[in-house]
Amino acid sequence: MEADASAISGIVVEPITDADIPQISNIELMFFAYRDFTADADRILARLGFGRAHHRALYFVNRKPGMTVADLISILAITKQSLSRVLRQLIEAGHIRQLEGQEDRRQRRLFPTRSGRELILELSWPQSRRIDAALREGGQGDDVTVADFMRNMINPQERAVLGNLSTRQD
Amino acid sequence: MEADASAISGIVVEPITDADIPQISNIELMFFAYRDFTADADRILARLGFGRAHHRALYFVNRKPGMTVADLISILAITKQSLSRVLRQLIEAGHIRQLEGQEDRRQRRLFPTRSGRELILELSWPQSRRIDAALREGGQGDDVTVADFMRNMINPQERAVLGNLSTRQD
DNA sequence: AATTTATGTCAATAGTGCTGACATAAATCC
DNA sequence: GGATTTATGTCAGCACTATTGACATAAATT
Repeated sequence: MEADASAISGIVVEPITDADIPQISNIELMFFAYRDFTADADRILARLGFGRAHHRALYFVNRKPGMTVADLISILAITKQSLSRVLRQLIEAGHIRQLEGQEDRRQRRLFPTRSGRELILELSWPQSRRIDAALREGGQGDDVTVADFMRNMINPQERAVLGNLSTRQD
Repeated sequence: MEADASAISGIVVEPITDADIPQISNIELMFFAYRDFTADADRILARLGFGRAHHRALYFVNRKPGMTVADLISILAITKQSLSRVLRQLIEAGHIRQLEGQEDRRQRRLFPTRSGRELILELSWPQSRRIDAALREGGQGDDVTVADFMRNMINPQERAVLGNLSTRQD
């Protein structure tokens, strides 16, 4: 069966549902959960004139102090040209320092400074709190399923739109 | 206590750990899980000359056929100027059609075409399969915890780097 | 001495987002 | 019926993040 509008004007009026794509609601939850997860840090970054790329670079340097530029490029899966600007700005801002490798003097070992450490903690705390809360909030029963977790990661006021999806509007 | 290098050159050599940020490993898992989750669709999109913005717009139009431009702007949380380029390209490619609203003729009701439906299914299947597999793969015990799930979402060959993080390299 | 490796830089391009300004048509308000 | 608001669209300029390709330097390796 096909709706009239579809036959007439070549459009599809039926929403996709989990009958089409079994994990459709989890796909959606991933999208919203990640968006709100990153939004916490984005606000702080915007204030400082940094972006997500700075966050990621600073994060991994704090996570593995002394890593080389090549290590960082490999983990972030970006090109050295993409990294260079971001890294330069972090170095200029005094959040990261490069030290010549002791064994291999071609290498630039990357270390966070005190302010770089402080900044990554400031960026990570809201994210940690959001995850922690999402793991505790719980869902239907006692234990938190993956779907519950992702739903809990989403800002409460935004959770409403989830229910409105997958309905025809015509 | 502080390492010598730190005292000398103003750097921090200790990695951040979950002693600093309790949910640090889950923050990391979120980053990698989402990156691999989106990579599935990104490859298909690149082939067609589209980006993630096209994917998201097409997705929600398929999820709620007949939604207005204002609805879409609201869900995506972007400006109409940002949406316009993406929407125009999807319309030109024949994946979305706009129909004048029946009650309110200022509105442009957005519907997927057959090809728009097919494309979103093609984009969603790999993501659905990845989530489905991650939910089934399991972790330590029988049931899949949130951390297990996110770890399972990551491409197997990339899971190795997770263990190497949070160690000094100096 | 020749080659490879680690890093850096310059230039051009693409995708996605933003703000501000302005335009049009249709709905709504008074 | 005239004024205002709403839904949409478009133009221009800018920012951030990413890409590819080309070239350069210094240090390690063969």
